Amino acid sequence: MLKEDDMDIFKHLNPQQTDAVGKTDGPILILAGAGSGKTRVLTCRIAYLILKKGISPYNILAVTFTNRASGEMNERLEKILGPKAKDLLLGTFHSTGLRILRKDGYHIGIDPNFIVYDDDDQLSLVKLCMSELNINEKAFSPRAILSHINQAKNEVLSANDYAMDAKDFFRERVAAVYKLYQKKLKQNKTLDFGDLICEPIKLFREAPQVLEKYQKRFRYILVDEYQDTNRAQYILINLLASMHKNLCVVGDEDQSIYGWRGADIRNILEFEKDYPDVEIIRLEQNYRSTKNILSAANSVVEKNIKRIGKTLWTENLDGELVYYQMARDEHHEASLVYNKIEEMIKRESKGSEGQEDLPSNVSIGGRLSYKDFAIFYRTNAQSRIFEEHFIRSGLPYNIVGGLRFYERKEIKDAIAYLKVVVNPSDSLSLMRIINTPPRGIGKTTVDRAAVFGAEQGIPLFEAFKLAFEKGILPPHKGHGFITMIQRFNASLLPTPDSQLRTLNIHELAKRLLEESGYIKMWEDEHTEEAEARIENLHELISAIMDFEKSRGVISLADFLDHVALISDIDTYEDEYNRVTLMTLHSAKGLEFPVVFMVGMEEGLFPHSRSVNGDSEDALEEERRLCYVGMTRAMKKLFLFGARERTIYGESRFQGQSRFIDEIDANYLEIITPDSSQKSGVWSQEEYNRPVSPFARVGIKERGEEPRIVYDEMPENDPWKIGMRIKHPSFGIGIIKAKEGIGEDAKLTIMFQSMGPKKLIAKYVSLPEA
DNA sequence: AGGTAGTACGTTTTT
DNA sequence: CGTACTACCT
Repeated sequence: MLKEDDMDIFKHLNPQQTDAVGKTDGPILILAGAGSGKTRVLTCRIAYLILKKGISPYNILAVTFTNRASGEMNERLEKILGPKAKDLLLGTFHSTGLRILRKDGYHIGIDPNFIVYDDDDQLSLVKLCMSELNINEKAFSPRAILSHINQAKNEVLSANDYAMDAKDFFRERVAAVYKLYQKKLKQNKTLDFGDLICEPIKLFREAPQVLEKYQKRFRYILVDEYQDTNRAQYILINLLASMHKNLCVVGDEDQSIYGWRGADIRNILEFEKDYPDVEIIRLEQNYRSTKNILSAANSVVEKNIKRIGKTLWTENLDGELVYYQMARDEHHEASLVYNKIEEMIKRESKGSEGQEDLPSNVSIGGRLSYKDFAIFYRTNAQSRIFEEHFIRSGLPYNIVGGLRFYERKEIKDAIAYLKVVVNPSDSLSLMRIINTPPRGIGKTTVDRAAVFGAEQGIPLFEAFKLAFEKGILPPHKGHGFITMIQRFNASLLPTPDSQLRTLNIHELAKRLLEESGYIKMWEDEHTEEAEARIENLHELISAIMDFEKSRGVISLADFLDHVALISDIDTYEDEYNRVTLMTLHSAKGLEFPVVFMVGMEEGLFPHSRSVNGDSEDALEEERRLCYVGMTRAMKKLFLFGARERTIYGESRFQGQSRFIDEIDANYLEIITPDSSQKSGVWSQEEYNRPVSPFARVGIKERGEEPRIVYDEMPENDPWKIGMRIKHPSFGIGIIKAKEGIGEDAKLTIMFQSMGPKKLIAKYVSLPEA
């Protein structure tokens, strides 16, 4: 029976949202703008199906983009539905595919104990294939080949399919590698990320009775972030939905930012074509941002040609203007961000009285603490400077992504141990650990075992075992390693006499790392670094323990699945009071009262790789990424860039991002360097000064072009690669290369008018006015 | 077999 | 600048 509380969830929905919740049958496309209450609609819809229409949770499938999103949804649903929520199938595409394959993969010859390879494993496997096929890694980058394989899987092209229209030399090679790669995956009883989508499709096509089972089960299907689905995911969903056709997809073409991963924006743009009787509902009211932020973001994304187009509006207050400032370099940028954060926290906590040195219109309302701030950047590499700065100044922060826990060497080694125990056929993982710590099994021994294994048609592990037993390999301490793994492996099976059997998996993992000598290997190093690694290994054991606690009785394989599928953003906790740092991609789906977008420079954002390409698509995607970032901000949005930035240890000048220019000047406040400041070199003191050496010059008038007045350059050596200059007769050009220093340096300059030209620096005027 | 020194190369974003 | 791989040395 419904309680009053339950019904509360259906209140406070606007008419469009109510529609989106209530129209449960038949195909429906919800075009949900940023901050339009999409998650709320989805959860309400599921609750409505269950509580109002009496649908069993077991008959509902909800697919989200990240584990974090599904976790959040699950949490909300548990509050509404209680334990019933457990019967829902709620997860990412990949976790859903994995579940299907664990259960029914055997129909197409998939071992139920398969292991999932991460991208690192994938790359190693590609390299292995290449060396077996005698393909030179210098002629063809393994990364490029892997990316082609992944792309093929995104489009559900098998190795044979790919080989069919592999016309040119490169594609021919990719086809060969792809084929061998698949063979090895199979031999190792492993699947990669792409397989988690493609193999279920294969399963459904080859075993219709299995498809029918799932079609019958999933009477209602919901897909979130539909604009980011790729061809394979699209096919999978369509197969599942084709019986009941109760498919609800939610997306926003303006937030499609995964084209590089195979996301096919046509999936959303052409949804109507696939389902002619589709109901389309638009959620255009934004509940998140101030008018100024929303208008600024809209003015950017409007520049895109390829979009359905919608008009987001809000009843929220105007709020403050979007703030833009170009710092001198990346260190200065970090310090400006730091200053802004401290300033705002101090100001808000003191209240608005007695703060005459601060403009009165900047009150955000309410108190701000560290967790209310987020810093977004285009590339992970940008986080380092902020991290260093924040450590030095003692500002609490939390970095999402980047150097992930599960990507550390020692953790990958430990995971490889676990993988081999679960699945000894995984030769790649076996090779990773077979001589770590050193057991006297070097390259020659491995090669001999590999040759023997190939002859016998058995996995590497079996080959070692047999070779030792039959004396093909000389008696060896490596033999002990093989039998140890076997002992652990046997303990996973229901063999009652094994004493290891009684252990929890975290205890088992601990024993494994101890008995194998892996922990001792680091202990013997007696360095601080090794100690940190041991620390991390202990953390891994705790992570397994936590996992056991939260999931109850689990297998080692369950934990490995978990590791393969989680990402950093999934484990991000917002309960700590810290400033959050993450990439713009990770930021999707989140919101923060105050947002800083940093690195707003041409070449960095938009990234050079999307600017140089001849297709406009990549640039439009960057623009959408900018839109995503901007619309995360609730109350205040800061944009920062740096005039000079060190990349690859080389100092570069990059102009301000075109996205700054695209923001409607009415919503933008531009801070320019103080013209009264003495020009010249920026000293170390100036970097560290608590207050910005820039001063407010003013707010742009309507229609006025944004204009930044720079200080003069340092006198010693102003010419830097990447800098724009103006030559008295050749006009504007960009410095491409430099030999020597100072005014006698030879510069290679690419002029707009006449192409590359070598010139002596002193005859070049600068900078471009 | 195993360690080390030197070099070549590369960086967007992530399930 | 940093990593990752190679070739050479012990």
